[in-house]
Amino acid sequence: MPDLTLEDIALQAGVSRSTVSRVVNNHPNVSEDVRKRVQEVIKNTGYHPNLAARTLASQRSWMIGLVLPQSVSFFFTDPYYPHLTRGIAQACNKNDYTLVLFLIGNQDDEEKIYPRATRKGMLDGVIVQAGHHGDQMIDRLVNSNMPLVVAGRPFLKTDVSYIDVDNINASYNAVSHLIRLGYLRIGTITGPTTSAVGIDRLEGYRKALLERGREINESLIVEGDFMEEGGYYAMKQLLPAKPDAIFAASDLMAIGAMRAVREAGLSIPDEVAFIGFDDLPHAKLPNPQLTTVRQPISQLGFQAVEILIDLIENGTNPARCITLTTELIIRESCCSMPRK
Amino acid sequence: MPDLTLEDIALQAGVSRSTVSRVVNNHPNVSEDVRKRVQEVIKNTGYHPNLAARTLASQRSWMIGLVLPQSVSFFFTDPYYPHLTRGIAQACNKNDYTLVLFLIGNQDDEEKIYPRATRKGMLDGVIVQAGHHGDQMIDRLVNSNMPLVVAGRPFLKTDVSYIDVDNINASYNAVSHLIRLGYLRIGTITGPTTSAVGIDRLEGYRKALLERGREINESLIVEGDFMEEGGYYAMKQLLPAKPDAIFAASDLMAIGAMRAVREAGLSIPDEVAFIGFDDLPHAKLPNPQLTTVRQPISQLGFQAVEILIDLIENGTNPARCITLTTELIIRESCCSMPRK
DNA sequence: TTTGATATTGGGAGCGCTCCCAAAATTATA
DNA sequence: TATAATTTTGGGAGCGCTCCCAATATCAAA
Repeated sequence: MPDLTLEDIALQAGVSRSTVSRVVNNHPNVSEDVRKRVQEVIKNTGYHPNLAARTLASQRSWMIGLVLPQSVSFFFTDPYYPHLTRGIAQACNKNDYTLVLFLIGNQDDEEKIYPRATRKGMLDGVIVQAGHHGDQMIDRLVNSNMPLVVAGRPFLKTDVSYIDVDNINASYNAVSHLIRLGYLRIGTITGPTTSAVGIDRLEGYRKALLERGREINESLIVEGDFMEEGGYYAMKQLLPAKPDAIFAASDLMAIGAMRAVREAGLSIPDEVAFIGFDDLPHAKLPNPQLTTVRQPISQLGFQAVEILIDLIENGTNPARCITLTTELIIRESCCSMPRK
Repeated sequence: MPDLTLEDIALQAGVSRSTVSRVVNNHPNVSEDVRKRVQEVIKNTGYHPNLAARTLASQRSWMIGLVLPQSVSFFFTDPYYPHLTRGIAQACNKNDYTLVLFLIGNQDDEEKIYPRATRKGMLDGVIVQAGHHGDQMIDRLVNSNMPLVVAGRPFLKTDVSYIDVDNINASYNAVSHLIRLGYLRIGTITGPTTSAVGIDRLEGYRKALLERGREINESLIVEGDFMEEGGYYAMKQLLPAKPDAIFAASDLMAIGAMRAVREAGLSIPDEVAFIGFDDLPHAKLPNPQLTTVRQPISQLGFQAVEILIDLIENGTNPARCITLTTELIIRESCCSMPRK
């Protein structure tokens, strides 16, 4: 079947191009019988409007972009991204938007992708994953006057719209739980402190300790990279400081750290307890299963889209900022009655 | 900055719209000094061509779609998809294509997505993940005369282009390894037998056994769903048949099965050995680490794109079919000297 | 019946590009 | 120097839509 145009349909239905357009776009002011007749022809012919033409004429593409900066290498390792993507995709489907995915692997990619992601006439708006301090792409995007939503708090407080999880409270609650259970030497494996999420989760840890009059022992704080390996090596550094509980800023790091602890011949949770962060399916795999902070990742993605659509339709000022709450999921990796 | 057009640049450079177009598209037959002058203006103004207009005029969008049928629910659980997506994204970046992602969550989504994925004027071609028997979307896509590449062997042998891993040989080799090590009651947890990949991996298992004169014991074969939970429950069914080794059609199922075995008080690999399939990062997490079949997932994605581009540029006939080989990665979950 | 208001329809212009062809400029050849 | 061949440039048409405005049809009230 050759590519049909509005004009073809109009001819077959005995009306004008404009009328067909009205039917296709559900405009009012089309008489019932004409509408029926046109719909019939559309159905029989399998006509679908040409998106490029529609975009060009209306200056609206009904497409949004998801930019994952410099993170291709993590995209396939950290289940966070698939979850986020899923939420975004669901919201796109629901709202009849199409999702364009930009995975930036290196500087070259960035140069190629930036103009595509930023150009009106292709995308109506963009969601970008918050990254590290100094991340070029986010700054450029912020300055591009495209409707933009950042997933996660941007490192530099600017007046962009963003949606984030309440990381400070989340880790505050997790560490408080550990304190309540009686643990005395609570260590933490942080995310990269060049990222807002790494900083916030560390701050929650500090806050919980300080509020109970505990002092901060710097040798119980080691920086990780959110990955399993990073947790493993961070734990090796932590072991000499003899922690009796660890709050890890991701489940993956907790799993890696548990591996290190097991290798050192210590038992979990009797000698070292653990709390992770994410509550991805991974958390249920290790033995013992991981107590962790559940964050609503795919919901975050979903809402990011809804904010973005709001921005697209109602203007980008003022910036919309949303914070989602988390939940502590108690499982087996820290026990309620720690021996003393 | 207002949106610039070709005409604006032409004016500033003192040439015509056509000449600017030639410079932008690297056409020959533009004198050196004019080219320089125009490039200068483009650089200073930050001009980028409007993709919608370009697409409409040239009937080429330089965008391709990735369709993941009815698999949103797996997308975030099975690391296979992120890996595949990554390979595809890398190839897109390399070849200056833009990737559009369609995650189908339900029947409604499918109705919405189909016209978008299938319509020329938005996409130049589509990659679709092979699914289960009876999957609507694939069949519709195959019939849409869009350039199309299937990732994985389609269930029904049609004349579509596809790229797959040599599943039969892969599992044949894995099971042969188990036989060589001396295991006598080798069971398998298969993928869904409504999918080509499930069927093929089971066939490799059968072939290896038969070739060594072993008989197939149906009580040692249980169907799973590629997920951790599925492996767990499949293993519970398998336990009464007293297998001494399990070949699981995915790492995740192997991990689930190991959990069931551990719960039953049996030791790994001494009482039950394991081989998985995928060699995703997961495989290194369990204790003991998993022996598994490594398949080049992201390479598969990468090559899928290259095939698709070939199809787009050189016509869709004949269908291109490619099979990639796998590698058995020996780790700790099956021992070389099984006790007797 | 006439008039005015309202609902419905058609057609022109234009979105910003590419592509083709003809005009102009340049170079090679007789 | 005149002519032909070649390279470079400009402009028109058209891609398939949307949007606006004017034209026509329909209906209610006077």
